[in-house]
Amino acid sequence: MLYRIYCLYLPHILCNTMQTTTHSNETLYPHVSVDCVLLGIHDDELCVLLTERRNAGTGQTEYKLPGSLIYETEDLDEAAYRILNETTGLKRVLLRQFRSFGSPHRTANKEDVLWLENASKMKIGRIVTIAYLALCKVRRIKIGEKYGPVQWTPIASLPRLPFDHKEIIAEAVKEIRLWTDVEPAIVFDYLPPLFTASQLRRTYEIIYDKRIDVRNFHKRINAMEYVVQTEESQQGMPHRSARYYCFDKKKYNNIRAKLNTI
Amino acid sequence: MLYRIYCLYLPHILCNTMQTTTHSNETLYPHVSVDCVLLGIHDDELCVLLTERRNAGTGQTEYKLPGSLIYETEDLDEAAYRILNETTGLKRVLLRQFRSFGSPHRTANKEDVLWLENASKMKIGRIVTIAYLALCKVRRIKIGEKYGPVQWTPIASLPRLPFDHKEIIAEAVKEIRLWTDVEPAIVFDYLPPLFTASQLRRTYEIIYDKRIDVRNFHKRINAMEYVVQTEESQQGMPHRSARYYCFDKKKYNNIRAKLNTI
DNA sequence: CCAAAAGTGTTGGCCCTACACCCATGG
DNA sequence: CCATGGGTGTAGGGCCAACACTTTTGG
Repeated sequence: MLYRIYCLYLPHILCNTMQTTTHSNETLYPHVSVDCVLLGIHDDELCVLLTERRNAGTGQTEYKLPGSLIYETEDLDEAAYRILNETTGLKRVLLRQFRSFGSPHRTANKEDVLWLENASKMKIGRIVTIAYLALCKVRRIKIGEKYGPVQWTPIASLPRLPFDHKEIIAEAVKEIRLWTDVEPAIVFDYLPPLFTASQLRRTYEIIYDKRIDVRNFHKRINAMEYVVQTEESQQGMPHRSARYYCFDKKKYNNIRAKLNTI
Repeated sequence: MLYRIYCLYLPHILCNTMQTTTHSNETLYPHVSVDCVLLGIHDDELCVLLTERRNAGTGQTEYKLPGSLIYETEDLDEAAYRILNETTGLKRVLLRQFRSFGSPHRTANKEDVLWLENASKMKIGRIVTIAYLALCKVRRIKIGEKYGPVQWTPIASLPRLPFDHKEIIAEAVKEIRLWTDVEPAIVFDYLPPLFTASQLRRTYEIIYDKRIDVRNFHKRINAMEYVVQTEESQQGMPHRSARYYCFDKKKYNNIRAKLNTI
């Protein structure tokens, strides 16, 4: 467990600085896709958001990472935000690509390719995919209301997934620890605007899969200038009410900027 | 400056674990390319290896990052090692992709596209490139002997470069600090088998663009179990001779493995 | 008054920084 | 003997880990 107050910077992290252009009347570029690994925490488990689809042949429900081919004139980051939005309705999430997957054997399974050819109405050969990663605050209750049917699935119990999506998820889980470590804003972006110390602690505990000492954690919060106490506290709990904290984005960015000029 | 002995792990770092297949009689895949940012230190400056080409029209010498379209059945990592080898003759270098660049405006400059179409004998539209990064121990003297003409260029004084190669280099320089920090093996892979404390220190100083205190640095070397003193020392210097150290890869990997099971 | 979670301080170790002088060698 | 870089130790501060009890609240 690390508290790197001295290194606070992940190159090219995004928060929807893109202008959102409509590409839907354009043609797809059938050589490159973008897949999003959206991680979240539910029932104290690290979960990944998977989209559902019904297999036309077998009638069974199948799962995959939210993703899509890119459009002819679409930037990669733009495509990632499009997928994020189409899947969850969210727009402003700290999102960043973390790796490309381009093995020529990715499309070895003919079933996967057939499905994609039906979905895109294009002939599919090889596809290189750019994988994006975010901690994503879609609450379970909102899922599937307006957007496509999706499912938070614990990373410990993934179903069968097409292409190399399992490998992509495994790499993403390794990567998220490095990220939250170097750019803690990711964690605060994930939490609601007001959060308690234990919510923050549980989040770290689940990401790092490790217990954190409660007293030490409070000291750590106090040391983080950009985590500020509020006057409000949780109500209606059957025990002592917890203080709410909030994230001061300006202070954070100031510190971040200073650290990277040294 | 950071000495993260507790976090020693960069997911998916490569050291030519690929079997080298020959693809030269296959066709290229004109939608995806791989570019390599090979960094090195010359005259106390951080440099990048650029390949030279003569512009058929103007007759001028132009520069670009070593890179190539991938072959139809070639993996991305494999393509990166192919480019590394074709450019420098090296095979075993710690290499890793660090970002994809896929703006539809990458190929906005028609001159760049024309050159690529001539070189590949294919019609070029949009290209997504996967950028790889390594510290690369080609000595200046070896350059251009057997392989294509290349040039170590200080990153502070880059010439005009095609596509978005300048942006790629800028991102690579940001990334290399994170990497050497998390996976110090990169630095030792760069240095010769026997190196002095000041060589190691200068390397860090140039990568981080920061002076390091000599005494503290010696303590730090002593604390790194995987950096071991040898009995040998530099000869023929017009001053006190420096002790050689070497890198114990086994110890390093043991520590690395232990840290990542905790 | 009981159950359940919130909140709080101290100590010791380790790592980091700052800082100045003598040592070995070749010319 | 001089110029050049090599090599060494100490003290103080900050961050981190380990550790146990009291407080608040609802039921």
